[in-house]
Amino acid sequence: MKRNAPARDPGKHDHRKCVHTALSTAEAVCKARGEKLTPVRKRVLELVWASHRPVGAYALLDSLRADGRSAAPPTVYRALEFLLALGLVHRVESLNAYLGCAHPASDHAAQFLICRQCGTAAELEESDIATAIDRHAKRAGFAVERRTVEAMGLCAACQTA
Amino acid sequence: MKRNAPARDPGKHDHRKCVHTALSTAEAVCKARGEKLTPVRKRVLELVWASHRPVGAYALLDSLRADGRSAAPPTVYRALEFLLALGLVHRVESLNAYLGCAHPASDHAAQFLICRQCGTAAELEESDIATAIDRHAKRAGFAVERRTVEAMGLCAACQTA
DNA sequence: GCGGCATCGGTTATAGTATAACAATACCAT
DNA sequence: ATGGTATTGTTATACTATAACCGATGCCGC
Ligand SMILES: [Zn+2]
Ligand SMILES: [Zn+2]
Ligand SMILES: [Zn+2]
Ligand SMILES: [Zn+2]
Repeated sequence: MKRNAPARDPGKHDHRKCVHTALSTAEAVCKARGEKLTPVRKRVLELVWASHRPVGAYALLDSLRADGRSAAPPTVYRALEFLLALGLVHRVESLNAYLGCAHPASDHAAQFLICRQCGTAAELEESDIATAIDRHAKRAGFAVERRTVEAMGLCAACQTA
Repeated sequence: MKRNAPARDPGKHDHRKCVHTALSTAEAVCKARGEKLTPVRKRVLELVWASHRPVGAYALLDSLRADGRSAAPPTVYRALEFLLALGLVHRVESLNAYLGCAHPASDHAAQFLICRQCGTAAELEESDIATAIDRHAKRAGFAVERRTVEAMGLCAACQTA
């Protein structure tokens, strides 16, 4: 699938700020948890934040190599594993791709709205969606630990276009 | 991950009936839609229904080969594509695996409760979960077309054990 | 019957995603 | 400096999915 549209809110948003905020927050989260945001990890996080579109692991790998760095699949998967564990990135199951977390630090249930046209993914954090799932699960005697909620469709920009 | 527990409701449920119902319904759906449930397609559906656990495409492939049939990945992926299109099976995104649909024929929003211990997946069909997602999506101007809702955790049986 | 057309499955090859296992290095604390 | 631990490098391989081409079969109209 080709993606051709802007990352998000064309013009209305200073993406450098998104990246800067994400990296700063990551530093803080790591410090708070006694973990190290090494150069590889930081660079992978920065690459994930290059857009508001989920990125595949091998695209990240190509970018690392374009940096001139020596890298193989484990390099990027290990960095992703680290970032996932700290809640700094999410994995989008339906795309086998990774996305910077828009609300890190909090232990949150995330949901995604993924545009099939432009590839942009917006993150929601609506507790009532999680609650609705948990309620029906409980009725079935099921104890929920993790939820994957991903909606595919068209974003506002792509509907008008 | 090893799976060691019974498929579902150990003892309480006649699984042959599940399979029989699924195959009968499939025949009916195909007839109604003017599609053909060929031997390969029927066998793949039967194999998907061999348990209430999502099955990987290559496990299905191995089973086809165990039948003595000549088969390669496209064989099973084509059958799955057909069955998915008719709503007779679902794909579980977080497992890259396939599961027989418990409520075929209706055009429904499906949600899954997947036990990380025994691998069993139960299918829900709760419109209020879909509604909650759609409501928040609409607020964001997003038009939902497909929803992926998968909860991971422990089923009732595995909690007591 | 025959030629065209469409559907289905077989076959080979390849693309895309992810992890195992072990070696080398960097880092920190004694 | 020495040893221990965490991180990264490296190679190999497993797992998931699709592309492309071909042959067989069946249907339809002539
Ligand atoms: Zn941005
Ligand atoms: Zn869009
Ligand atoms: Zn059953
Ligand atoms: Zn279970």
